[in-house]
Amino acid sequence: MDNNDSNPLIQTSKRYHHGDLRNALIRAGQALLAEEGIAGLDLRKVARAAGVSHAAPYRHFADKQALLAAIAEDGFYQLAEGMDAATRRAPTNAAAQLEQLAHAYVRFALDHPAHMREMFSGLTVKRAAYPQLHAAAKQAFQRVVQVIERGQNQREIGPGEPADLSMVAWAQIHGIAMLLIEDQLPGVKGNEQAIAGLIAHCIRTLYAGLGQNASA
Amino acid sequence: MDNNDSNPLIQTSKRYHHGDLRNALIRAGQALLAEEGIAGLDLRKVARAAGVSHAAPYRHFADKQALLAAIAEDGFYQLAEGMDAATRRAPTNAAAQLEQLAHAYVRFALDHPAHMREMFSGLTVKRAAYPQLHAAAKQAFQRVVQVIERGQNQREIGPGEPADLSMVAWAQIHGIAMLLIEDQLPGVKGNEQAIAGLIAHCIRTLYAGLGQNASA
DNA sequence: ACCTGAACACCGTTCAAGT
DNA sequence: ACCTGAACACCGTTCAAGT
Repeated sequence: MDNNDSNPLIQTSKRYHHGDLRNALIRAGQALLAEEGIAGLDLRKVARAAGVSHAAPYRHFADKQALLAAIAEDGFYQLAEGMDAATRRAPTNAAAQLEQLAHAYVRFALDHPAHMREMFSGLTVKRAAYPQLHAAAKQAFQRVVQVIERGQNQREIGPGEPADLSMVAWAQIHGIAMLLIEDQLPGVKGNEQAIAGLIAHCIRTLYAGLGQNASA
Repeated sequence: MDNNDSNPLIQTSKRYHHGDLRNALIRAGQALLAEEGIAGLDLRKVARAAGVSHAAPYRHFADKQALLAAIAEDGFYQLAEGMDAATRRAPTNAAAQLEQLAHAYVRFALDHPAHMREMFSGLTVKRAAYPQLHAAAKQAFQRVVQVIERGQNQREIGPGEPADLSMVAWAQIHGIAMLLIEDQLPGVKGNEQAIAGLIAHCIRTLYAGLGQNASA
């Protein structure tokens, strides 16, 4: 991903003939998303940022939707990576794993709010037309399923379809993340302590509820 | 161009001088949102649907953002109304109240997915600049707080700041709704039974978790 | 094979002008 | 007071033409 080119002297300009324009556009799109929000995501601006004409992207993407799908897809991989890193360094008990998973999820959302919204805004992207995007989303969701399954194996989480329990957990975590970035939770956004408290509260509730299911 | 003569039975045309154009635009916007999704939400199209020139909306809204804010605001009132109706006809125990609240929330989202997304997409609307929108959102959130408080009074839900517990509950419900309309939950969307099952599962988990907090 | 520049239809916004 | 029509800058998309 990082541009460790064999020739460090040649940086930009006329080098996109190499076939890296596709990735350059994706990265430029993400950068604009970060700097200007969804408004920054217009094809001509992305092309400009990548140093090519406004027609060049059409050599690599069928249309704007396709670029958006590629940007979203990349986001799901980044999100999954973040969750992996978080669960790897957390204790292996389910409560800690869930909490770290949630922290990583919320962290990604707060660090890249526009990207996060873009990833989940089915309107800017018709999911069904982009199987790669669908696969990337599914692959991220698998991180939640994994943690739930491990929790069940360790008898910390009750029985039941892991997919079902995972949906409950994912919805809870996704809900916090989205309400947070939309600033719908009064007095929480921007307050790290309040955020951590809310996540802890959510996970405690979730964990207790999932445990309850075991004995019910 | 569709000029009806002065027949009083014909209700459209030149009657917006009455001062109802503002509301007509909001309704037209919602209709287009329902029919064409977010793509239908362009100012010129909305104006056309309302039967006025593309410059007319500027007499009632500062810009496109302001129209979007008004449409979102209206959505929050409709959502709150739906939640009210649902909780009114449900049994008064907290579990039933929560479940009916969730059903109404998810129902609104599934019935008006584009509107729902528009309401929660901070990108299309900078929250802070629209106090009325903020108030409408808060007012909807109060429905959740109400149910939580009643549950606490009835000793079904443990102690704690109602606002905190409500955030947990709202995040859970919001998460299901959003993941559902984005079709991120494999095999659930379109299957009424699966939807009801998921909601029940979420609420059971939530309720058990919130109850747990009581004794902890 | 990959990119450019002109062209087209269309959108958000403004403004002088109409009633 | 409220709306229209022309105008401007800009965007998504296409296509003939360049290298």
